[in-house]
Amino acid sequence: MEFRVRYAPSPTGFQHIGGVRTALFNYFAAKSNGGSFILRVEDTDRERYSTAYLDDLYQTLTWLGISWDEGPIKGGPCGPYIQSERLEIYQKYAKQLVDEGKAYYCYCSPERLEEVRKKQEESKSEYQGYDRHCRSLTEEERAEYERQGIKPVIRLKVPTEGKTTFHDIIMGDITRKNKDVSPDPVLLKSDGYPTYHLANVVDDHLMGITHIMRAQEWIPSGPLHILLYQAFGWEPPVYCHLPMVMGKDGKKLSKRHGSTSVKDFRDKGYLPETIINYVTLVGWALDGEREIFSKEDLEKCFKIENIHKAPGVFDYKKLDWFNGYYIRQKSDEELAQLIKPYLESAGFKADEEKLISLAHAAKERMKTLSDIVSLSSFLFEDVPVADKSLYVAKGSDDEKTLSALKRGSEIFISSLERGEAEEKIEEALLELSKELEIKVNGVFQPLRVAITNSQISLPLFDSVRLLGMDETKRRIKRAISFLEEK
RNA sequence: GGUUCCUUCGUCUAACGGUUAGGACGGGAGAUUCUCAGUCUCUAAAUAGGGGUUCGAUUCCCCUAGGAACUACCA
Repeated sequence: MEFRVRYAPSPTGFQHIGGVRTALFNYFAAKSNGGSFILRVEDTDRERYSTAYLDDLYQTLTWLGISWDEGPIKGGPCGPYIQSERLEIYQKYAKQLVDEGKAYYCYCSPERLEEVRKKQEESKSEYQGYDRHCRSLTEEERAEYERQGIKPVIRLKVPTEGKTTFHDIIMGDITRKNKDVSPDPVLLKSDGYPTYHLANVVDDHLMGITHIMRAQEWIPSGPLHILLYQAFGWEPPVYCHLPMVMGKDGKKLSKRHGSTSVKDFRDKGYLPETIINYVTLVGWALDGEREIFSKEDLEKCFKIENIHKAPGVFDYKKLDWFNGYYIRQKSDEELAQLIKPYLESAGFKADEEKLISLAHAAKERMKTLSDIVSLSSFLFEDVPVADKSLYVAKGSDDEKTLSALKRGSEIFISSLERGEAEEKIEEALLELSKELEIKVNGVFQPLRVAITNSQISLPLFDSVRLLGMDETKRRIKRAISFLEEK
């Protein structure tokens, strides 16, 4: 049997970590099983829908390099893959259930439903949900409502007796008493749009989905979906409920935990490799040892059996570590292209050659691509350090610092102009430090602060190379006269 | 409240019922280099609690505790 899975997001928000993780698991399961990955847009919530979110969905998947075998834009044999373009299908199937006595029209107003809900809350009733008022309407009552022009919804007749069980590959059997299943949920809304439950079941069946991999938050509606499959007389697919991604406090990951949309991470300068690798590792492991996986690796070795049961906490620190790792893996040329837009948006301009040597110097110091801005700002803005004590290294003093800067810069600059090797210059500066009876850093620090306007910087030789000799000399001269001031 | 699910270092996780319970991030210590990073070495850190089953339980069963999700004409 062919292995067919789908990712079926609702464009009611930007793609977030949880959603993307579901997409990734589906995609990798499809690839490693030689199956198909289908993308389906569940845009039945017209209130929250926005094309910006739909664009974000396509952009995010494209950025990650996740392509779909069937779906919007690309097409396929089971299209259309956008639910708002399939309305007649759902309406037809909903009517079919009504005709067969498995569903019914409901004319209750939102106000009445609200009232029912309020009463249940007040009476602290065990029973929650719709009171099935319209389930037993007579033909006359129905005709009367129709005459009033009330647009009905269609609700499923959920059995009140018995229980429903479904099997989940990672969770095992999950059983729920029918009386505890959502009481007669809406299948078709009064605006003619289907609800998630109807559209989902109908499409999964029509599109030949064999495995449903979705977040564990859907477990409670599992039995309901089984009941729907039974009502239609269809064979349900295999279920696989994925553990959820949580924030530090153990609650469902949300904005208050920090960035959660992939767009945010992309903007900050996280690489797609990072997102793919780390996100897959929340709730999945190959053998517990290996942790570095490329997309291509996962397309081969991802196994559904290795998915964990328990929810996992999203660790921003570990994400940073992965990002730093993948940045270090880039060639200088690749990294130069990646940092370019960040410099540009900071108003920093650099030619290709400079970008490459900047990438080289900064590579090991970056956690995100946006770090390049603070790392390189000394090249583009000149804000001298105005606190003399910051020029003084540990174990040195004002006087020694000044002479270290004067004599050190002389050695430094003349050697550089003679084109001497870095090691030789370092040696010469080491000599000077011995003579002044301070540590090497007592010589390097004043130079560093003078040249890079900061105590923390890229390596000095790299900094000078990037800055240029003229500017370097100017800044040193300025620092010397600043330190000479009383 | 009701229903369902979950439980190994702080976090992500590994361990056909038999291991000194392993790895990674983060933490701590040290080495290296001009600072910061990076790299290398070392280190602390866990089977939620209680009962069973078994020669032997992280692993199987039960109870307790804790946590989570769901409970819409949202998905």
